[in-house]
Amino acid sequence: MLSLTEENYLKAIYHLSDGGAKAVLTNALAVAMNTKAASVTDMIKKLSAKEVITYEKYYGVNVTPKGKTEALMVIRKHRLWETFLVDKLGFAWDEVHEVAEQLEHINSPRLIEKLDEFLGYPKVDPHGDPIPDHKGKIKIQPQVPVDQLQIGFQGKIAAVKDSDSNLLKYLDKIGARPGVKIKVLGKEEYDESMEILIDDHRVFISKAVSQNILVVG
Amino acid sequence: MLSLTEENYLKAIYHLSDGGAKAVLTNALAVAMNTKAASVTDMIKKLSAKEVITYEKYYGVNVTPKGKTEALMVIRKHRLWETFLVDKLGFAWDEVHEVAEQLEHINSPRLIEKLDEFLGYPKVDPHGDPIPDHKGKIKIQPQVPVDQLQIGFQGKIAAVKDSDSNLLKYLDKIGARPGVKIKVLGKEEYDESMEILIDDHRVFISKAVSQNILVVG
DNA sequence: GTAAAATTTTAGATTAGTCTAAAAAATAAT
DNA sequence: ATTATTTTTTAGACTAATCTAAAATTTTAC
Ligand SMILES: [Mn+2]
Ligand SMILES: [Mn+2]
Ligand SMILES: [Mn+2]
Ligand SMILES: [Mn+2]
Repeated sequence: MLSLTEENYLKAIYHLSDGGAKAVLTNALAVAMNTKAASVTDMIKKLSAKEVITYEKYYGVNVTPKGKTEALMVIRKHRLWETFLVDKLGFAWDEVHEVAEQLEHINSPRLIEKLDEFLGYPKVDPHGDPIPDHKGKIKIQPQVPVDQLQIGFQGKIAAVKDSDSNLLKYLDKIGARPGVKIKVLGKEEYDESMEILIDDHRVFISKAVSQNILVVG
Repeated sequence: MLSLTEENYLKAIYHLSDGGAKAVLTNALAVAMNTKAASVTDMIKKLSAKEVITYEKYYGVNVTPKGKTEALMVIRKHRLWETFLVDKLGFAWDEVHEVAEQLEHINSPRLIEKLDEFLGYPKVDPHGDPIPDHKGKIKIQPQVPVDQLQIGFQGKIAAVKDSDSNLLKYLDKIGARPGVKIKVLGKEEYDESMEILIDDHRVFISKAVSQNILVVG
């Protein structure tokens, strides 16, 4: 149905739209896909023809219900493969995203169901991101990035951004993994750096880092 | 280096050339790739430019040492993935070839080494075909198709052709699996059907079947 | 050893995905 | 409310992979 390239565009649109909540503009998609606006316009016409998005000229695109399901299937595959690579093959969590970008396009419903079973039906991937089930159902709990928290906040790390290997290596070093408890001790006005407690261990993190750690109350 | 399509052509050339032993003609490749001779000519020019084959106009192509290594790496991936699907995910041996055709093009040296380790460095795939090691080394023992055997021959099934799902289901039913002992009892001149003993169980097989079972002495 | 047949290559087109440069539309500024 | 700026779309061109039809070459037949 969708080509590899079309799947990647649709996935990016889904993410940029916050799961289908808002419209996505041409330039935003061009940045996300590391391509030019003209190429994006061409592609969104194709995706629109395939009825996975709706397109209003000059006003961006929206994901259709059909498109949302398709995007969630690609995301399901991506996250199941990342889980496989870490849990079964012993990859580090910063090494899996690139490979999963390839594996997510393997087309075999039977394979992905068998893989899900083999992994024990995991609920989240190695970075804490929820894995949609075989119907595309995904459990989203409201996650807040650390840089938006008040001083004194206490909670648990839910997930971290998975696409930057160096960030993940650093997060691993300071113990910032999904499930670990976190508390905000202080915030520096000047550079928005923060002092936080990660599993009772005190660390200072820059805004670049605090934006990429997501917590739940 | 090579595109997915180029990898598929190179693999087909390698197989048709009997592991690099003989030249491959345009039409033979067109049949194998299910495409037209004109398309093959275009592609072999590209593969020739990338120095994985040598090309003499009107006289076919030969695999270079570099091309042989690249072909063996694709075959290595294909057979490791088939082994994974059967041994770890519980696929039947007739269900894996199509999926492996996709998975063989995933590009990640680390992934394939980890997978090899996870599978316990298997020597053969589910159909009995040898798996090249990480250096491309492959152990080839002279295998003979059953239809070419003399009456009275005794030996062991080494491998079976893996690309036809219905054939594999039938072979499974008559117990014709790699490792099983086999003996030729008789041969019918008219239709070249044969009477054979598979693991001491007497069966009659057509030429279409006997061609696809490979044995060692 | 020339003519017919088969094989292979070339020529010209098509589709997917991309690009640059120019035109069109929307947004911001005066 | 025009003008200027930014954003988006269109136009035209390029590469990879494919096709059909025609030309070139090799092989087979007589
Ligand atoms: Mn990822
Ligand atoms: Mn992808
Ligand atoms: Mn196979
Ligand atoms: Mn393939």
